[in-house]
Amino acid sequence: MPNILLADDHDLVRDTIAAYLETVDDFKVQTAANLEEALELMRGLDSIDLLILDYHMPGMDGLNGLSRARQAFPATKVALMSGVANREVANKAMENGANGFIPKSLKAVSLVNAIKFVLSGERYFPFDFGQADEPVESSGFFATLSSREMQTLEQLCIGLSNKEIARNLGIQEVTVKLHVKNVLAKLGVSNRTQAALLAKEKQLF
Amino acid sequence: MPNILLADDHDLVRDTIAAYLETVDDFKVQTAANLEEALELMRGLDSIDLLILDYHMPGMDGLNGLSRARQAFPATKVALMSGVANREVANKAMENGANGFIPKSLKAVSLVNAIKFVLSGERYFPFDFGQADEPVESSGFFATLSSREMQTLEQLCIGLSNKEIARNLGIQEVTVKLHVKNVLAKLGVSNRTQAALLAKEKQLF
DNA sequence: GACAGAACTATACTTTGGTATAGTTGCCTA
DNA sequence: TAGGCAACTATACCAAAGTATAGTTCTGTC
Repeated sequence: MPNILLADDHDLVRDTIAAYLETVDDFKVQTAANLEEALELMRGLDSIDLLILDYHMPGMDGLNGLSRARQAFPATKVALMSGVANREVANKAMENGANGFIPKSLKAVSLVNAIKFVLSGERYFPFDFGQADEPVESSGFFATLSSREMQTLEQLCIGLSNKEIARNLGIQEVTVKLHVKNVLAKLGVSNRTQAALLAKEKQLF
Repeated sequence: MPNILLADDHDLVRDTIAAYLETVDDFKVQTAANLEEALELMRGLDSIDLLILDYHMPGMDGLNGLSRARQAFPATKVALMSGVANREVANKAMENGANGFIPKSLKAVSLVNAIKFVLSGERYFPFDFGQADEPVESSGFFATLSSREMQTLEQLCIGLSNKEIARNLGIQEVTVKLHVKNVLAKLGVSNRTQAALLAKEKQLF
């Protein structure tokens, strides 16, 4: 019987998925509410076959949590799960060695199949999760942002100044101003604070 | 046997919660992926006892979706469910006549109890989900803000300029700058964007 | 090979944001 | 009634943000 460890800070989501998996197939599912708890649990009993990590969860720190888990338990397969992550995050997760990426928009039956697929040694990635083109990117206006503009917006969301952003991205301050201006125009807002607030509200970062 | 209609655009969340409810208790659960689908389904068979709506879901448009559902089917109880909504949204939902508010951080067993509670005619609101008018400890620094500074911070959180804030509060722009400066100092941040982000993160507005 | 889009830089400018200092008013309390 | 505090105003100054225009480089596409 495959051992699965599901880590998600939403109790409701976690418990129901766990219960579903146990009733529907031959899985043994254990759960944790954050990354630390998950790793601690695994140190006790190293017989976990698949670790499923929620992307937004205490301790994750973006994709660092994924890397930490992989380094600590190289033998265990790790899948990232998220309800809001975009294609970029999903791709990076796979590049960072995740064995699978599970959007929460997945159908329940598909989840079971995906888990079996990963457990049999394959790497799972939902094929319809944002093709190379940019047609169905995240809600509306954000889709039209170029990659640099997206990076700029991300820094905006930490409240950084143009100068700091320039340093972080390794470009000139004027260029940052350009990107910021474009972001404001594309999002239809009138200053950086509104841009940051909007992005946060849409759960982009 | 109570009839429940669960509307959530995340297939995985929806299906597992539905499956969980059906196995764990005597519920009949039907599902929909968005508001339109849910309303359409209810028009066919008007025997739904409880409608559970995800706050972030196509067609919801904030709390308008809730109002639409209530107007269309006054006899049906409606609960709002959300994984990210803050206290403000939750309170407004209840003010708008929701029979319950279900945070996704709820434990699975609690969900069942909440549903039974609502079905028996009560209105459910998780008690630990931030009380309404409580002055609260406001986690640290916010406590030290004077009332004007608090008002200023509130406007900051909509991304307004000093000039706009001055107009809204009926004072001079210089005075607003004074308040803003004090707010930044008291919160220990270096610009208005960070102040707004921090306040939002602490769920103050 | 022409063309379009992105990312980038430069110069120049206006507006907004943030700091500093100094002073007035009204309220509350020791 | 003196002192402290919150709120407010004024002037002034510098830094940061945002706009406008123009041009370079690179990449990928028709």
